[in-house]
Amino acid sequence: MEIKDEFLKEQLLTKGIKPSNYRILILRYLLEKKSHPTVDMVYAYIKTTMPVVSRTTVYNTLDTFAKNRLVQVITIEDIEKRYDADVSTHGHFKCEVCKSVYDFFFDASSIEQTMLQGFMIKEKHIYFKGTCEKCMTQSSH
Amino acid sequence: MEIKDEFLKEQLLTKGIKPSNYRILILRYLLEKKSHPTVDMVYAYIKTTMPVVSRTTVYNTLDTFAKNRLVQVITIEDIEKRYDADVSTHGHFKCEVCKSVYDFFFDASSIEQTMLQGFMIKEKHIYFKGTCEKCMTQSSH
DNA sequence: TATATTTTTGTAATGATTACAATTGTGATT
DNA sequence: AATCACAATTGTAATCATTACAAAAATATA
Repeated sequence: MEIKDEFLKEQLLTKGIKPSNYRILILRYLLEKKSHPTVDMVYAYIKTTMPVVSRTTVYNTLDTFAKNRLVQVITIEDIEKRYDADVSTHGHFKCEVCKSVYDFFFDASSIEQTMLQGFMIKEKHIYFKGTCEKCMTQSSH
Repeated sequence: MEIKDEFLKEQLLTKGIKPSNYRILILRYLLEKKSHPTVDMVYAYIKTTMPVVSRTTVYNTLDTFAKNRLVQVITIEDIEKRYDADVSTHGHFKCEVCKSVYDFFFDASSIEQTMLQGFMIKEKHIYFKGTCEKCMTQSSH
């Protein structure tokens, strides 16, 4: 299911971002793959379509998206940022074996507690680490 | 309330770490201050007592602590690791104004959900971002 | 077409972290 | 106390993701 250019342009314009070719391509990638890619993963993908792209362009584009809340930045390891086009509050699970990042959903209000009275909470991040189901079954051979 | 050297030595030995002067000093700092310091904060503190310490020693020591689960590594920003001597599962709140990191506690089991059936969860990390109470009241003048 | 503005680019700089080999310290044994 | 083995500490250099920046290219506007 290929996402229509028109939809992508609309998404960008809604956030005040001019829809350039790169921006459309990168946003489509993030929305279709949902794989929480790193900058380098995005860069590698873009190169398959537009081979002369600059790495800086990918950085700039993702920064623009993040600043305008079109994507959220996921920090699980300090050595890499990942980008998620789903900006809702949800959890991420990183498998330490295959390095995949999975989404999981839960009731965010269940974490509310009384210790942050008077605090203004802007972002909630939850991530777990361990071994995913696939790697669990494979390692048990 | 100064933590006794004997207690610190015991803590280290329990985890199989030989208690050197640096290790005792750094562990005391982490336990007494509870401020979730970065490597550079620890380095700056150690220098006040032992002025010729190498930055590498601080890195090595904190790595050793983390590998042996004497402290946990907190990744909120990708540009800095922070270290916490409280290894229980609890949340962290980082104030985007004053940069302080606060602890908060909640029922970890409330996040359990059904989407990670068959996954082995080894670590749970929760962090929020926003503005702390102190900075909220100060900015309202 | 000329002009202004934005996007894209490539290189250089930054800065936290790691690698590594040398030096120093510690503890046990003789 | 001298020797030895081993661990801890050190300082420098290398790594690597990210950022800064200024030039070039593309796009929109008049």
